[in-house]
Amino acid sequence: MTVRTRVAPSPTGDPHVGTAYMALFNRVFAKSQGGRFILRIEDTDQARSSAASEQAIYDALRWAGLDWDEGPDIGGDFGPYRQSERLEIYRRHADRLLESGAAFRCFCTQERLDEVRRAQQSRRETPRYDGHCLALDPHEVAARVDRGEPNVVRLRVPEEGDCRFEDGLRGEIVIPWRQVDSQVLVKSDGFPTYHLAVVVDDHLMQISHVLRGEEWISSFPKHQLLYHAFGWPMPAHYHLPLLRNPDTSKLSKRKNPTGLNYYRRSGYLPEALLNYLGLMGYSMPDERELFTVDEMTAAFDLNRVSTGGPVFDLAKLDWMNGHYIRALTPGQFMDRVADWALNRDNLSPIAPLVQTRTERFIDILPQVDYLLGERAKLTAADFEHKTLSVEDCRRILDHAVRRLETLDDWQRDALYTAIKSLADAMDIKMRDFLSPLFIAVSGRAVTLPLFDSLAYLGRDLVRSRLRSAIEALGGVSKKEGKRLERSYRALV
RNA sequence: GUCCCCUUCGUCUAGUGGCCUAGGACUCCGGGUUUUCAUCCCGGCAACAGGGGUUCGACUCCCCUAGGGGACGCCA
Repeated sequence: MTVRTRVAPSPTGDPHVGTAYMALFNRVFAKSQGGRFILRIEDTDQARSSAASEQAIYDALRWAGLDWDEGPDIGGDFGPYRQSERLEIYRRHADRLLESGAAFRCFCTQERLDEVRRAQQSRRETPRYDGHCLALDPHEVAARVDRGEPNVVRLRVPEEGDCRFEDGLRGEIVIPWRQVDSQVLVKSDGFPTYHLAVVVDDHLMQISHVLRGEEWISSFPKHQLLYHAFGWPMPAHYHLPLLRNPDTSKLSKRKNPTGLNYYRRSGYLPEALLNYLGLMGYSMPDERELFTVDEMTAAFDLNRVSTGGPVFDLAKLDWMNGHYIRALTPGQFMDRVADWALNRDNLSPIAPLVQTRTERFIDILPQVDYLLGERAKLTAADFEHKTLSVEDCRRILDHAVRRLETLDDWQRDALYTAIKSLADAMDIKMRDFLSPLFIAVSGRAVTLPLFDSLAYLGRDLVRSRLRSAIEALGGVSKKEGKRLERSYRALV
């Protein structure tokens, strides 16, 4: 049997370090077995998926060196590899489930479902579909479908007993069927949900081993039900531990840089990042800590993957990155620095901004230090302003973070429009509103134009600087965070 | 709240019943080399969550408790 593994990111937002983590282990395992590693794009969420984000995934994974044998952009024998291009396949399979009775149509409105959920929660029950449409008369169902009444397809779940399954790392896992919800398999827009798509695709793409995050353990029973309903053999499943924040919660961008682009733009070498990721929940048989992906592949042993959630520790990553940088020859070092940022392509957006402000070339570097390097560390004193209080600054920065988080188009003009409308909504003069942003981003009040700087730095670096600025201003308590969230929502 | 997963130094980890006086790495602290700094070298601090079993013998096996995490969406 050929080993085939996959990584299946959804193209929503920025490429995540967790995606690289899963890609690394899937790729290393497949290659260690002489198998193939597949990239599949899970873009079944029409509202959140974007072509730009999909492209960003390709770029980020290629930067990391985690290339794939089959994928949407390079093709392969089991395509298409983009789920939005497989709708007909899912529809056909959903019909099979409907015919066999493994699934049923549900006409419940969002309002009714919300109400049911609320009632269940107030009774302190686990929110769960209440079976309202489970036993509809087939003729009625057909008639309502013919009338074009919106509906979804749901999975029929056993009322009693336990679901048992084998996890390659954790042994047998037993989950009571009562815990499992009648999952929606096909949404009212005709798109499948993850659960249907993942099973159908993993089967049709002949995936032999599924290495994925442990967040999927609790939905495994649904997948098992689907494999059984289709009469398909199940791939071996391995639930890898989740990367953690220093406070041990699941790695999140609010608490840690999680964007691959943050690491790329900050000047981490991909081989260092990958080496570090290879140490998360894994150790080499001979305990060596410095190794390449090829070396990891040559010695890989799935049984050495551990199950405790590892904290992503920037201090050790930094040390390791430094180690890899020092190991370069001076020539390689210069090439890598040029690849990173000191090249025409990367410098060209900055050049026109600096040129008009330059009398002698010696004036250039101090102006661009914060664009090409880390900006100076801030204290509350840096934000002092004639009319804005510390609280005002925190509120501005907080709201700016929230606003920029949801901004799709990370271009100068779009950034301006977003920030301007926010300042107007908060009834603060643009000139004042921008002051803490200038400090947060560049470390000083007099500097190159803000929106060009934001555009140049990119989402990940900007988020990280804004957040650290808020920390410098005393940070935001849980309570204040909630207040700020309400205040923000009242504005937009 | 319900269900599931997890639990060795602050962090990443080694350890598969005796090799453990629990090893390595990062961080931190001390010292050395270096015109400074960094590198490099040497040294140090620091852990088996708790309680019961099983066993001649438990970090290792079992149970309970505690703690942490995840899931509970027409998101993935």
